[in-house]
Amino acid sequence: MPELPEVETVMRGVRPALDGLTLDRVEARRPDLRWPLPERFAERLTGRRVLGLARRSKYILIELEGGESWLVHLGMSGRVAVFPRVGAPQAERLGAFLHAAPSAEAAAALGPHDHVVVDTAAARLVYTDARRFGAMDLAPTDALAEHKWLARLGPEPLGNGFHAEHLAARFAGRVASVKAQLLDQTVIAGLGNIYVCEALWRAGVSPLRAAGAVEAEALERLAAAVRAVLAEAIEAGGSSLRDHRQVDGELGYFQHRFAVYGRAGEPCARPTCRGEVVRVPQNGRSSFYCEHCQA
DNA sequence: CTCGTCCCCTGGGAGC
DNA sequence: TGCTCCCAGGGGACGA
Repeated sequence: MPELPEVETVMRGVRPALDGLTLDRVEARRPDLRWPLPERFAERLTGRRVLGLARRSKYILIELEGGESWLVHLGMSGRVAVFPRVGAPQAERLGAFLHAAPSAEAAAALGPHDHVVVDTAAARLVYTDARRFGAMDLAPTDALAEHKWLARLGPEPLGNGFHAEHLAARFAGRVASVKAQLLDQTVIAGLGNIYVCEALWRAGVSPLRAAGAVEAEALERLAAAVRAVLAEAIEAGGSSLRDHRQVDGELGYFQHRFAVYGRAGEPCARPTCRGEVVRVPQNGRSSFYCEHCQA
């Protein structure tokens, strides 16, 4: 499911339920997700106060009092639901979505894929992940940048370290496709199949092009397109296909604005283009693009 | 190194 | 209705 905009949406959504609050109760309902949870996972979280939340690439980083941080990756199907504790002292901070959320009592009915449950004074948080490609870890906050999940990540696409010159430097001499390079998290952090397809369409660049052969002008368009599509998707609360929900259960709506992703056989969205969106397998996943206006 | 392939897991939709 | 097959937003382990 989740690429950068969906993870950002989830991080922003859980922030009022966690930030500054103590993790009163933590339950891991199985010992592993994609990998084993860290040693004494629930005990190390329980009783800790949350000092802040951030996102790096597709990881949510939750800084805890006591020197450790909690890393969360949603994999393909991971979700977090926030159920406000109606009437609890801290619940009013969640007021913005109280109206849409089921009660904390309803949240007590856990399903087979609800793997981690956290209670604070404001809410109950439930991590659900049917495919269990998600992952969690605990690591010293002062060494987070060296964590194996984070150490080799490329720049944040919405930060100052990402620009056309960065793409040019990383693409130089690469024979792999521009699609594969954009999916490489060491080149640029946080993109997945959807937003790569959308950005390439906006830039008018074929996903099949060798990365090293994309001219500088096209890289300028591509860098701008990556930033724009991510910013718009965050604004829309992400894209809801199967699994993604905002933490209050509401759907993101950026999927309605896809130009190519999942639209094989439909006419190209560019008004002056007579082309048709095609789907081609590439590196084991589907690429969607318009052969007419993406060269 | 770099690149491509396969795999982890479960569920949903299409087609028969 | 029910079966089978294919596909899915990620990313790590391999081998060429």
